[in-house]
Amino acid sequence: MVANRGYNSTSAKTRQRLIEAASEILDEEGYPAFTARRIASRAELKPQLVHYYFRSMEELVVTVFKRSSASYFQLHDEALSSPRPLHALWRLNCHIPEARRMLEYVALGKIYPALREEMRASGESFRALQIEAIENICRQRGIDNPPMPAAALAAMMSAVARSIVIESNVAMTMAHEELNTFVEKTLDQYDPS
Amino acid sequence: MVANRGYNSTSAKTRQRLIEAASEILDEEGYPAFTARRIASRAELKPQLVHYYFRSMEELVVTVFKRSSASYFQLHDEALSSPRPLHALWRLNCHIPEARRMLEYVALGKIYPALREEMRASGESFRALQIEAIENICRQRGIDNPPMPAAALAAMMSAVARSIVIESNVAMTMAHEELNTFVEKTLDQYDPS
DNA sequence: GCTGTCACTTGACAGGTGTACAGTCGCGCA
DNA sequence: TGCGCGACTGTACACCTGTCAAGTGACAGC
Repeated sequence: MVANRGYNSTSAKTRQRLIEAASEILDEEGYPAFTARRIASRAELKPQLVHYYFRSMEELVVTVFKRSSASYFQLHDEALSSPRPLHALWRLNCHIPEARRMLEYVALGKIYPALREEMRASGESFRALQIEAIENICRQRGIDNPPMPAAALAAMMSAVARSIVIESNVAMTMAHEELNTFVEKTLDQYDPS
Repeated sequence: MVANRGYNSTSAKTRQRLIEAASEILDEEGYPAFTARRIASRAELKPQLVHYYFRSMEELVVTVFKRSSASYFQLHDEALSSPRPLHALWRLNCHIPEARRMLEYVALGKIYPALREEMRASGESFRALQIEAIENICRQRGIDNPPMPAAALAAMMSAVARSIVIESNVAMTMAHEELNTFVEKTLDQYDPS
């Protein structure tokens, strides 16, 4: 008889290994390699275990995304609590592995609706935190006429970092340096050294 | 005997139909639907014709990309020749179907190296044209201290537009309006109405 | 009328995909 | 000692993927 099919034992060691392997696959080989068999093989487990611990690939990808998101939250929080929060945030945004992983999720989001919803939710909450942080900085340092609204700055930082990663993926580098310099100069107006 | 396999008859009507169908599939259903069978079925042709006219899916996707690229070049050129070139370019960048299609190519680029190379080449040439256009505007209007270097402005416009499209794909809209307003205000400094 | 060429069709291959279900093993508890 | 249950395995399904080889039919040129 088939029993519980371990969907609930969220802490089982094997389950964790699968999540870990899935995450590594995504980082190292990208979304096309995100398949039950590849992931299981990376974890040195039988492919059927994927569907023993997860109802579907969609449930797996959402689980993996949530884990990424949680660990990113830590880094994000540290950045915003550092002495120059915006520069730290910018460095985090540009951190290639994280940014690249997000691109893979974008591709997988085309296939799995539940992942899109998860991305929306987490994306909006990160953005809200950033906007709040920027507004706090302005208030604390008495910046009354910032170069741009807090929301625009937060969104621009993500946009620029993401774009640099996308273009690097196709070996495009033209104008990246200038763009990076411009962003850093802008941040200097909030976050002087 | 197998003959030429139509690889060279680049103008054949059937071949054009395949290219057209592939392009529509990409726009309407995204990269996961970019398969020989779906494309042929959309063109109401037998799937094997795809490999009669194209050596491989990679050759097809590169061909389709080049066509997109060429038609985009026209729009791009018109924008840069208009009375307010940067606003026109910005509107073009934000044009959702074009921007969304580019995202699909990014996903396909993970699979097809030749597509990546094509994207790099065309991406760099568009960027070079934009930088040149911005520098011309500065020269003509006597803008000696622009808010940012021409290269940074060109790259930022792409980055922001692309990012808005990515986020819209997952139904994220927070801060988009503010970002759009900021970009337009920046462009006003180059391109007054 | 024969031949060759071009456009296309028929049929198939090997490999990959997500997913399901019944069976087995081992360990804790009665 | 036996039972139950959770963890895992074996086997299989239906479907989809890119790609290929051979054959068919029409038409042009000799």
